[in-house]
Amino acid sequence: MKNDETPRHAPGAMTDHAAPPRIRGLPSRLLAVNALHADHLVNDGLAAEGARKWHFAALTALTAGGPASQSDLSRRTGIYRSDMVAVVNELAERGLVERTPDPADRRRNVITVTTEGRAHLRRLDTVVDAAQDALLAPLDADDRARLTDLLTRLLDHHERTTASAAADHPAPDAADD
Amino acid sequence: MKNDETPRHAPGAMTDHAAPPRIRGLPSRLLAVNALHADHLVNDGLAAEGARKWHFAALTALTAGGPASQSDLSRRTGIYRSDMVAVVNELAERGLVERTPDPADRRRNVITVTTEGRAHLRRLDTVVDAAQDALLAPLDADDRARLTDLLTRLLDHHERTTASAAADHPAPDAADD
DNA sequence: CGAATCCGTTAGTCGCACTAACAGTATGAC
DNA sequence: GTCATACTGTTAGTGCGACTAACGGATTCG
Repeated sequence: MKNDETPRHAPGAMTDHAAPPRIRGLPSRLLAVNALHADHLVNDGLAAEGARKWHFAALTALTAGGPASQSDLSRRTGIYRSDMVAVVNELAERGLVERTPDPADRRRNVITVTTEGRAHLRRLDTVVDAAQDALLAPLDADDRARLTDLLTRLLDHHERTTASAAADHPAPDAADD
Repeated sequence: MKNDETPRHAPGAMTDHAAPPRIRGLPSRLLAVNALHADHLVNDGLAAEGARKWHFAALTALTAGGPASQSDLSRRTGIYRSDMVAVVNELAERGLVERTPDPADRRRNVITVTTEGRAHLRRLDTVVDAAQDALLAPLDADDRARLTDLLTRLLDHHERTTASAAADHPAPDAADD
């Protein structure tokens, strides 16, 4: 009954073994279930390092693209800028990034990775890679490449369509933000 | 309390175009983003019929597998039995299913699809199929099959491992259906 | 009988995606 | 130079999905 720890999703028994093929084989469902599983894998790994995936995402984006403002970072990672503030707070509290006002544009903060941040990211990297490996365990290298390719094409298509859709009717009744 | 119009995710601009390949190409992330997109597609379609995906899942499971108790249904669909009660409530309110106490086992309710439920499901089916089609738009038939196959293999693997993991642990007797 | 287990149900947690609004700052049009 | 517009960081809050905990009642089993 009671577990020593708090396993976020420990006792299985809730995966659908009896689901009818109509549902089970639905691409949207396949994506959802596999994404959930992948998320567990990644989160469990990151949790062992006291991190969440957003910490990883932000640190990676910063390391790859250099210092950035929060909304820049938000665009790079896909995290909403409203949520980004908490992420930066947590990273800054742990000394993994620094938040300094931008003298050139006083609206912004410039976020910079610290040396510890970089070291931390290296640990997270191995953990995330291990999770990917666990996730893709049943597939050989060719199949992994195929899957990645297919998913990337799907993603590209979806980004193109939503981008053009946003350009179509830019702001119905804007004046809000 | 309720919005006449619910733009769940209307004006895009929050997809990651500048994400570093490290993150962008990560299978776990590809799965997550694509799953989210697929979810939008399906939910938007179902919302037009006043339904959610759980209504669809429950109705499909009932139609395919016949009348069932709520926890049975929960096992078939992957919906937790704590959440199932709301789903059945809503379906029952709309006259799509009937909840009657099981005379053989007075703990359970037997859930049965009504004729209207079946008709409703037929509409949902077309809507869901359309969503799958929109989702997979950039892929031809071969690629769709490939993707489904790969995702299915991933899912099978994950179900096997979590099942055996559950069998490992304190999980005493499992043999149900 | 009693213990263990299952059933439906209620309540509540946590994380994620997303909207709304606001104050401060910058920018462009006029 | 002013004024509308747009962007930045921030706070607050919504809705949903996954999941845990615990209950009272029904059942089954040792």
